[in-house]
Amino acid sequence: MAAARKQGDPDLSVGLSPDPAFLPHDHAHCAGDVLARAEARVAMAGLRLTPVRRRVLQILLEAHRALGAYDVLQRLAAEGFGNQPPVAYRALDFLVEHGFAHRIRRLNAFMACMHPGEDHSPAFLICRLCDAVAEAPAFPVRAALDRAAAGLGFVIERSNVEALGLCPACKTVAA
Amino acid sequence: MAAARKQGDPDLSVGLSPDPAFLPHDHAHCAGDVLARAEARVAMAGLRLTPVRRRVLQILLEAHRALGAYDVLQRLAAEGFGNQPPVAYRALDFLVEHGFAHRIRRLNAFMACMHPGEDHSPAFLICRLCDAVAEAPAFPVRAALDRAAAGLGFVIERSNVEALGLCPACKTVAA
DNA sequence: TAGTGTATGTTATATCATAACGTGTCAAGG
DNA sequence: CCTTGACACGTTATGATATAACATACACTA
Repeated sequence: MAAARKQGDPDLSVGLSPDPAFLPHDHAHCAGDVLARAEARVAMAGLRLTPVRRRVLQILLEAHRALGAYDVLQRLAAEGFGNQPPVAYRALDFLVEHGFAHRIRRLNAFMACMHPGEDHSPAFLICRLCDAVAEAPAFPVRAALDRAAAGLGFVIERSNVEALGLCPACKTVAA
Repeated sequence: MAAARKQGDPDLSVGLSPDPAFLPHDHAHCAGDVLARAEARVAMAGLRLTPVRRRVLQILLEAHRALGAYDVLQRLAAEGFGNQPPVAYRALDFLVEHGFAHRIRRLNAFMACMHPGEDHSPAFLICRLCDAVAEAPAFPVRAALDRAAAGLGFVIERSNVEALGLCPACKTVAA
């Protein structure tokens, strides 16, 4: 039922440490890996990765880009899940809540988290031409943000950093 | 036609350097000041601060908090401006485009910029209890973000940093 | 097996945002 | 003076995103 998940050509060009994004890489591999780790984390945390939730995570992983809730919903519906918005939103909210996915507000869309579990406060780099989204390592960003907040007596619980610009590929083309 | 704009009690408690937000301060003063500076900037840049745009900026300044586009629209309509969404969105887009206002995506709302002209990439601190929004100085945040982006070959054009948490007042109450 | 909590499915509606078109205004150039 | 073009505004209509509220199913457990 799910699209091909084990393709014939494993790792070429994988293994970059600071986020592969924007680079070609083995999809099936990174998706499978992330999903497996998600399963483990869910079990540890006493959460339930139900069929809908699991499938939504797969959909996000397979797409490997930001998808709108209605895009997700459409794919769910095609597979016999409920076809009303709350079905998608609830699953997406669960995934976001527990760090398996991120919400990209500028795009009104959702993306699988590429390294859940590693506690991270991500920054998203959104290409304004191709809409590709990279999840950049952002510890220093978060640290700076915490300092700024502390100066005002504000306590940060969640943060959301999104930058719009040009990805390497589009930058070249546009130039 | 416009609501009271010159009230009787000027500066008490103004003059904090790093963003007054979350603190009591003189509203009429900060609004008037910002508006005046906006006028100047607009003239310099050859832009047009038309009645609608000007009024929308005033509305945001007077509210001194994030307002939804439809909130703004309602106030405009009550004063004889157009009462259809594009009227508000166009004015808001203009203000955001030129740095007189900011869009707070988490709230689907807009806020006047409290120090336009000073080129800044702001971070917003949003209280999840009272919805107050502070515009924190965020040069270090932006710098860290630029470094992270540079590492991936990404060029940032605009960035948007929003943090959710508890403001000083609500933190105390909630504790 | 009745009770409890959680998840799902569904109906309906709320909320946010923009496309497309016509009209008015104003300044530049004929 | 009168056209022309750029720009902003007003309006109609629709699109896109998101949630409230309620009914049903399922899993655990006491």
